[in-house]
Amino acid sequence: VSPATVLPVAVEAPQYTGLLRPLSYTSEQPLAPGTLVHVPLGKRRVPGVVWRGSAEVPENNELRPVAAHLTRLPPLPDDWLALVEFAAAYYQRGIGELALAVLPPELRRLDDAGLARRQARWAAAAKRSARAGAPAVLPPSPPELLPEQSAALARIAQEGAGTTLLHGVTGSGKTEVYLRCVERALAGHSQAQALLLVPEINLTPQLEARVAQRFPQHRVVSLHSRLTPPQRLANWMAAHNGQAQVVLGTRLAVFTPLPGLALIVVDEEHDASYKQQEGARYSARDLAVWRGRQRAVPVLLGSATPSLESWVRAQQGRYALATMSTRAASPAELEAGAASPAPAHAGAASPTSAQAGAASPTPAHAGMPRLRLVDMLALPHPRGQPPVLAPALVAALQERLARGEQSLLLLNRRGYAPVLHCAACGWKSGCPNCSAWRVFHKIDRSLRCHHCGLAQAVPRACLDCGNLDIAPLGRGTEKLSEELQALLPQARVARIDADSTRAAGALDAQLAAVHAGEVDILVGTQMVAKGHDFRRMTLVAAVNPDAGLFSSDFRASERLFALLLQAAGRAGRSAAQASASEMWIQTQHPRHPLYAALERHDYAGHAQTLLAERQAAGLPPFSHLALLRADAKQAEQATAFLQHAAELAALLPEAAPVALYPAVPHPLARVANVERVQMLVESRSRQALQRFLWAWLPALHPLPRQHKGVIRWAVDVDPMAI
DNA sequence: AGCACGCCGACT
DNA sequence: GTCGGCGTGCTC
Repeated sequence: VSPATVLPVAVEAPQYTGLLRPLSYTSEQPLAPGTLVHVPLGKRRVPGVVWRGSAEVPENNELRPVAAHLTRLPPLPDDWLALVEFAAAYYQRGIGELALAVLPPELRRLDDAGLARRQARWAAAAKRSARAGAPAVLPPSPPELLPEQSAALARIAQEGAGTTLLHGVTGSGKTEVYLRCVERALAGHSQAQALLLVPEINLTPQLEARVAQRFPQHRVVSLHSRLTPPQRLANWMAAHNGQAQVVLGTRLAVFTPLPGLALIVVDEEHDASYKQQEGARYSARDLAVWRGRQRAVPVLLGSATPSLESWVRAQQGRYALATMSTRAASPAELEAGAASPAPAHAGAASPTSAQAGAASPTPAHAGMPRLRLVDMLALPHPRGQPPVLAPALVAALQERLARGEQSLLLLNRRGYAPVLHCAACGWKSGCPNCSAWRVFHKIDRSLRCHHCGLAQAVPRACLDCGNLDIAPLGRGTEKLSEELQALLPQARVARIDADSTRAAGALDAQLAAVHAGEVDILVGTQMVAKGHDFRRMTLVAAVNPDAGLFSSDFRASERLFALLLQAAGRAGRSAAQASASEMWIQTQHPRHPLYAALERHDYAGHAQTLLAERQAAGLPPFSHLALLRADAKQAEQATAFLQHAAELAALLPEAAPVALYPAVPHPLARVANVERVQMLVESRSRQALQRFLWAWLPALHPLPRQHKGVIRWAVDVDPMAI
């Protein structure tokens, strides 16, 4: 019997088990770090990864042998192990939990034989396409660069392996800059690979098509959670073994093993989707920057409205800054867009004359749409309520309709009405399981909770008093579409939101209808404000954006500004239309500084205002936050757990540079009958916060036993909201 | 999380 | 007399 080696193995076990470090197993043969294995854990058999470093051998504990290992999978490289190790440490999760969560789910199930069958299938497919002959597609000659694009590329090249923030207004041609960087990176050496991150799955097919067209001689793969498990494994494997040169994906793609990594691009780097909100709560954008440093490759962060975190770093000189402030349809964009020519404008499209106290026209700005702020309180409202749409906006919509142009109405609330209300007794359609209203969906006459999913038929009469006169309060996209159709019967109105796009392929079909000109007015939630390039759209209106002005969420204002500026970018993407394009804002606070900055298209000025507020309040990026969250049957139980945790913290010397705030209910206090309470931890120093969490959290693992009713607890490092 | 073990109510 | 409720505890 050969002497067995002892291996560290990161196993798939959830965080609250306390099994944070790799466990130790024996193996007859030495297995390289990064090898996928199956090991016995208790009565189960779980997947794991042979880890790096030496095994920690527990005292008086018999080690068990590794059950099986995958020989067909090249071991995960050391830099991948280091990335997972860093992320697990930084975000306070188990190494094995994170490692297995970011690998393709198929790998968990497949054994050597199964993997061999897959590989044979991939090889056969590759052979077939090779026999079909490489399509004689020559790479298209890249479009000529605008001066600002050239300058940005020079700045990025000068920065070398560092991080560059590319601040470019919508329509300034950021994508072309990305493509040139990819081109440059791939030209560096034959094994080179580029990683492109995008915030939403919806945006990958568009970009993938454009990238594939630009690099016909290279293999481009995408990685996101909508792929089928076999597709995802195949694409991941192509990246892992170096066959794919360009990997395009959502946040999970930041964990792709890439032997030839030469460039990382993070598009729309400010987007909140980069922060994983469940399980290991990592920020793919921040990890991308870390990974760029680790591998000494350039990282490009692109946005029209950078996150304040990135903006400050650029101001401090920690990131290079490249700016593109001119909006001009580059040849690439014309090429990429629909073949339809821009409709001719009927004469001098005179701006809608502002009706009494309504719109205030401003001069066009660098090819950006003209902003029109409508003071909803100044409008006459005969029935005690301001109208849904200001008459001036309706007139502007009618003009677009007459000219055959498209309009977009944004309303960030799906469903028909956010709540049903009984005028007689005051009953409202609350969710019995959550601290939230159930939304009225007229389409199937249901009351649906958007948090726990509870759906019931709308009652005929008030459940409390029997009154028949129960009415919807407020307005969602369903109702807005209906009202719009009534106001403009001749318009073809379409609605795009999470409800209308639930079915597979529905979003693509609906977008195609818009692009084909089968839609005059599109009503949608924020999901249509991002990225989509609507060529014939010359009007975008935010129907009711004020909620973001006074939210308790400290990032709400930053997000609203980004959303509105981005939405404005949907209008008049082609230069020919830009002059006639308008962004309308219906507001009750027309003098709010956020709208004033929007009117000037002044990102930098608005950022400065927000940063001053953040500094005064001690909020990021001037401080670093973590949230300790506890879920329990009763709020008091969760609070008691958090208070106990705070008492333990007070005993630690590492707590000195850290502030702990009192436990408070989560903004959405109850979901599916679970009460959620959280405690904010804040420090000026990221390092001090990390050191504190490292000292503190291990001491919390035994606590739930003393606190009945506590279902789970978790820490969220760098939370998006508090 | 799984999956045990473990000690108290309504059934063949 | 058993089947089974989910409380408590462990997993190299």
